Amino acid sequence: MFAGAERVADRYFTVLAATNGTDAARLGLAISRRAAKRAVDRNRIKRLIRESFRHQRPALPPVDIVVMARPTAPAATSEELARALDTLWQRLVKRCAVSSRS
RNA sequence: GGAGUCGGCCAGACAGUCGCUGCCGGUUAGCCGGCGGAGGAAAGUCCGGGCUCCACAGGGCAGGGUGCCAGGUAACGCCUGGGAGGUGUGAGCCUACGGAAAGUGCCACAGAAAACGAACCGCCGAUGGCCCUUCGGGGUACAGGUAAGGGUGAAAAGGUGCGGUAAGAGCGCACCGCGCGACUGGCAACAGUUCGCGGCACGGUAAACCCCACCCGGAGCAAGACCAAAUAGGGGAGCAUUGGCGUGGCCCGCGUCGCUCCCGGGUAGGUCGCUACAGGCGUGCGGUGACGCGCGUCGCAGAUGAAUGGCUGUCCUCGACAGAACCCGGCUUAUCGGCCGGCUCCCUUG
Repeated sequence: MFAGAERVADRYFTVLAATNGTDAARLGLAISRRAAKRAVDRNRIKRLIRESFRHQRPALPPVDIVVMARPTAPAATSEELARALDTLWQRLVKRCAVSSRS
C-alpha cells in the first residue's frame, strides 16, 4: 500500500492512493497520537475526512486511499481542513488519470 | 447595596436536510420504518470494590499501606459527626493529629554548653587559703559558689511576684502553668479543675531507624469462555495386504510410505464476555449527618479501525475544559459563562 502509491500532500494532510481492483473508492485513516495529542482533535479530524470523502466518493476512481494527518492539522479550523481536503481530492483525481494513461 | 464564605445545578437552544451506529419490527434481502446514541470531569490512572483466571491446610516472618475518636459503606487513602491544635472580626478554612519516662541515631551555623542535666562574659567569694591591717575590717588573675543579668540560636533546663541569700537558686511561699492519680461528664477521642500527690523529674526530631494497632495472595476484559478454516504435525480404526523401501541368508515380525474415516490440541477469523444495576427519579419513615429501610416509577451509549457528525436557517448572554472502550465508589487535575440556596462581615434606609 505504501510502496508504489500515488502521493499528494499539503500542510495538513498526506494522502496515499493505489488501485484496489474493486469498483469503488475505499478510505483508510491514519491519525496518530503524535499528530493530534487530544482525543477530541483526533475525532474531529477523522469526522471531517469521512464527511468529505462521502461527498466526493462518486467522483473518485476505484482506489484505496489512506489519509494521514500532520501535526499542523489540530490547530486549523474545520473550514480550513474541509477546503484543504477538497483540493486534495481534485489533485488526486488528476494524478490518477495521468498515471492510468501512462 | 458592597465584600466574603459554604453547598447544589446548567454546560447553547430549536427546526430542516444528508450521513454513521445499536436494538426492535417489516422485508420485493447489502431496502424501509420506529426508538436510542459521550462527560461533569468520559481525563490523570492515585486509592477502593465487583467480575474473571491462577495460587492457596493453618500459623509466622519479610514487604507495602493506613494512623486523634466514633459512625457510614461492598470497600477505601473516601464521606459524615465529634475532639484537639492553628488561622480569620466572622461565616468558615487548614492539619502524615498514634508512641520520644523500649531502644538506637541525628540536631547544620552560631554559641561556653545542643543533653549519662551546661559556667564564655558577668555576679559572689559567706566558708577555707593567701596578702594587708589603724584589729573595725579590706583586698584577692586561689579553692570554690551561682542559671538573676549579657550574648548565640529554630530550640538553653517552667513564668510572675514576694521572701530569702555572700551572690543566687522551687531553696521557701502565693498565683499561673506542668506531670501523675482519683472523681465527674462522654461509647470514645477528650474535657472539667472538684480533690489529692509531686517542687517540677520528661529539649526537639518518628515525611530518621524503630515500636504499637489495624488492613493487604497474584494478574488483569489483550481477564476469561466458546466455535473454528487453510497448511504442517500428533493419536486411533479400517482398507490395500500378493505392494515398495529398511532390518535380515530367508520366512514371520517390526519400522516406514499410500488411501478412507474418526478424535484431540491449536493459528487466522468469528461469537460471547458487553451492559440491568452497591442503578436513576419521586415519596414516606429512621438518623444531627454521611447513610439506611420501605413503596412507587423509569429503561438510560455499547463501538471494535473503533459510531454519536456535516450543511442550512432562526434566536440568545455568541458557547470553556474536553471524547466512553468491562463496570461501579472516591480522590486529584482542567474548565468560558451563568443560575439557585444557606450563612457571615461592613455601610445605608425604615
